[in-house]
Amino acid sequence: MGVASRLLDVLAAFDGTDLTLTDIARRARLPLTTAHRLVGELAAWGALERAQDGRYRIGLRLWEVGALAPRGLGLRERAMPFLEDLYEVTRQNVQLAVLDGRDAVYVERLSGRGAVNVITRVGGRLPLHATGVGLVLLAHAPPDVQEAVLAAPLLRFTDRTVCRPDELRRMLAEVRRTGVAVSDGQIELVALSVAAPVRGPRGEVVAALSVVVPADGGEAQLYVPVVRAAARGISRALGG
Amino acid sequence: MGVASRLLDVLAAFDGTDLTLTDIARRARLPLTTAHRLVGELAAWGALERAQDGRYRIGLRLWEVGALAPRGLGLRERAMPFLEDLYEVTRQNVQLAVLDGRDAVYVERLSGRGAVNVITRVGGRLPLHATGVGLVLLAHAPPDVQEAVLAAPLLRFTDRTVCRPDELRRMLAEVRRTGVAVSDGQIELVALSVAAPVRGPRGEVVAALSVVVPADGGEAQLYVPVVRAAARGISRALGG
DNA sequence: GACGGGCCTTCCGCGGAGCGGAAGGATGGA
DNA sequence: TCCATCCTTCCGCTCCGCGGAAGGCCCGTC
Repeated sequence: MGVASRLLDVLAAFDGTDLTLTDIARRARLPLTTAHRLVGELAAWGALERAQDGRYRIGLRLWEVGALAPRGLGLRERAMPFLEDLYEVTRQNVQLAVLDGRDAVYVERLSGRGAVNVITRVGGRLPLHATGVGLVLLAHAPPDVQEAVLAAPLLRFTDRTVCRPDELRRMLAEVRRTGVAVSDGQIELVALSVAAPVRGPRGEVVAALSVVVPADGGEAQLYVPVVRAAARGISRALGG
Repeated sequence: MGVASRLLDVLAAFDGTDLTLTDIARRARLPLTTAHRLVGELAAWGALERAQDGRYRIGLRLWEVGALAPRGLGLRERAMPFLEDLYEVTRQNVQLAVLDGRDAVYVERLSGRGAVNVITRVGGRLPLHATGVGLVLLAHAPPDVQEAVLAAPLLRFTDRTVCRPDELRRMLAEVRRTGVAVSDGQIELVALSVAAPVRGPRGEVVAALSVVVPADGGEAQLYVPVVRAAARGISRALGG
């Protein structure tokens, strides 16, 4: 209800592909005429752009505004040097994520040519209980978020995904104790991730950092020190 | 005029710092009450977030939507591997920018620890006539954009900034002829940038890539091949 | 080349949603 | 305690956004 929500629904209708006006109207559940007017205003401002074929896409102006989000590019900017270091050392996927609602949102990802293929995308979301970064974020999340996640059904990705609440609770305690999370084959059997918390000035966990490597050897422990070091580096850069 | 523009004005009021409601109302030239309602709706949706002290900042949801912009993260995603290569070889600032209106908008920037400090920021804008990427973009821009830029007064950054239209015209011709632009001390005296065009599937110039290095030696030519190679690599990745 | 089906765009009158002035908390500094 | 600043709630008037209807435009089909 309200103007804003209608407008934002229009924006939320996009998924990365170009959309026709009718697509937008359908997805946003708006009458065609209404969609037409809203889209027209958004395009006039630059929040949407038109492709040569007349379809609409998210515009650069909106990207610019989004780039001002402290938890988006702001965080990324400060973390980047450490992510690059970590990437150069490991030559594997390096990921940075933050908590939003009951999801982990991926803020940055560096992936080498030879690295494991992962399903994440910058700007994408994954549930908290199965990924390395998710476990870290969940382990340090406010109690109500933890309870909400534990109470809801836990989506299974592979047969190694931890879906039992009591088992997950134990894992979270372990993550808090050791300061590191290891998610072994819980999203894809071939991948394993090692994650550590990034803390803000007041010691709160503001993000999580991980490396995703092939799940063949038992070498996960090898990555623990370097991931932890990078995470601490970022925390320091944030003023922690 | 219209709902959308009011809402977008609220978003455009932000500049990276947290704002109080009154700040927003003042910047967007809206009555406090109106701003209050709009901001409330935006915050409820997640486009804005509140800091602990009650101030507002751009929210993660908006960043997520912005991340869907093809000319923003879409382009960045494909270009990233080449930017990293270029960065590793040069250890200097590597920048990727696109044309919007009469500005160059910086889509990505990798900066080494020891590299020259540059004033650009991801998501930021600079005029076209003085930077390396700007010259490349301007040289291949539609005629009306070129004329508009050449007709308007050209902002002077240093005493090496090219501000005379005829001189600028000559430079643009040179950029088109050689396929490379060199901006020497035109933004800051201590910095020099070498830029090359990135082309889309149809051969149109969709972005520009540059390396910013210290302006001490006459070694600009040294960087030309590697910048050009990286730009061609990205063009190929885009389907050109 | 006439026809039909998607799309997009313009027009316009009705109704309710948004507008913003006024007043009342909340907070913090002098 | 008083004042200043900022935030929030309330409410009635008006104006602006709403969306149905109708008409172009384009394309593939018969």
